[in-house]
Amino acid sequence: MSKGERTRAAILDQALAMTSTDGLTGLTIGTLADRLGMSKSGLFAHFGSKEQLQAAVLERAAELFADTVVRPALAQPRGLPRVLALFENWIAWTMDTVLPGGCPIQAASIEFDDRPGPIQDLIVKQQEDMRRVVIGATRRAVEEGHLRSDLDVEQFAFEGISLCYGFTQSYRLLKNPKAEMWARTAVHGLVDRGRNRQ
Amino acid sequence: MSKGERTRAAILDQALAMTSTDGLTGLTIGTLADRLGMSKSGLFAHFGSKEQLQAAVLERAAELFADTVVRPALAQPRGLPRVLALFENWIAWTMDTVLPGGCPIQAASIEFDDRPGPIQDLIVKQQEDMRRVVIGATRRAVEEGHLRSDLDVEQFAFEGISLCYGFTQSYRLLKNPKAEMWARTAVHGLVDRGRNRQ
DNA sequence: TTGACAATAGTACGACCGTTCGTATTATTT
DNA sequence: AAATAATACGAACGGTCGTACTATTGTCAA
Repeated sequence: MSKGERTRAAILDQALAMTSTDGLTGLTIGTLADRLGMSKSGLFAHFGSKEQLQAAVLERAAELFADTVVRPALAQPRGLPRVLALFENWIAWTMDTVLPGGCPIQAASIEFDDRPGPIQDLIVKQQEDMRRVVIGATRRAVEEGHLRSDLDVEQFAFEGISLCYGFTQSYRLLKNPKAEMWARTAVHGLVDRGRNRQ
Repeated sequence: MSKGERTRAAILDQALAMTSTDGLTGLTIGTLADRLGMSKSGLFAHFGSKEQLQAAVLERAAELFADTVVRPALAQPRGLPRVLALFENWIAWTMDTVLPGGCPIQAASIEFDDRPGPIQDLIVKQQEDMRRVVIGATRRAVEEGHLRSDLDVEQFAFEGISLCYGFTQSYRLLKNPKAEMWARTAVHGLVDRGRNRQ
């Protein structure tokens, strides 16, 4: 790993933290450079434009999300355990203190839902990917016989993802101490309702 | 209504539209003034600071939300019809084209969930108000015997609100044509599960 | 050790930010 | 109609934004 790659990684780590609190637009090259003790121009040279920096931050965020939420869940046995792990890890990710300001991708998706362009395209792609992961895991649980065969997996995914999003609201903004319990209860309820009668 | 009050209202209307697409931070006095054909300083004098402008925008947004979502729902007979109307109106509000960029309060709550200050305080208050409205209507439906007496109304509100939030994601960013159906199905499912067996 | 190139710093730019000020214009009241 | 308050304007302030160029430093293979 060359020196350039190392600094680039350090930049992205710091940028990710800043983005999680200030958003992709609030992320600023000047203060980012200050916080890293380097010059604006030196930092800038790594990316070429702010937009490319934003894209890199998003990709780094998706990597982190995949490492924290998706991959550990995929390590679970297929079927219900995997679906549950997905939601549980997602809830834990929202509460994670690694990123001081919560999931940057969720913030970005509201920030950019009316600003067409390459960044919006990237966010849409990432969200669709995540949706596919949830749907895939759910469909697998149906195949395994854990969930009803007539379950609408898209509806299921919509509700599960909505709960994870709503949790952010209650936990991060409202700081409601019951938020975590509500989210877990809701997710387990969703899964239970999809179960096969036995 | 004096002239000042009239322009102030016109400013807030335009500001609300801009905020819904660009966020409270992206809202800019200069371009707002341009769009209204008036000078920066003339506009500025109406509010005294950008922060007070932001607060005024949020309050205007809450008024609009109350007029569009809450009041029509309260006009419904108490109990289940009112609860359902609340969610239906909320879904319609998200799809509304009056505000080009979706609910500004939802956007602001993610934008400011890590920026303490008077604006965050105001957003929290607004969200708590809305939560109270949902909980109140739900509790009333329990009293009327429409919903189970052992229903956890807070849990119910959390799930309903989460669904409305998740709907924004699917509808506005991902532009999924099934989003509306998913949201309606989910909300009706939530309500049905809370029903009294009869 | 030197030469080539990657990495960083330095400086400058035009544009826009929120804000202030003095002044002109328009409404409202007396 | 005169007096006063409300409203709006234009110009300017100090800052920060992203970006462009040039110069300097650091790294690492030959």
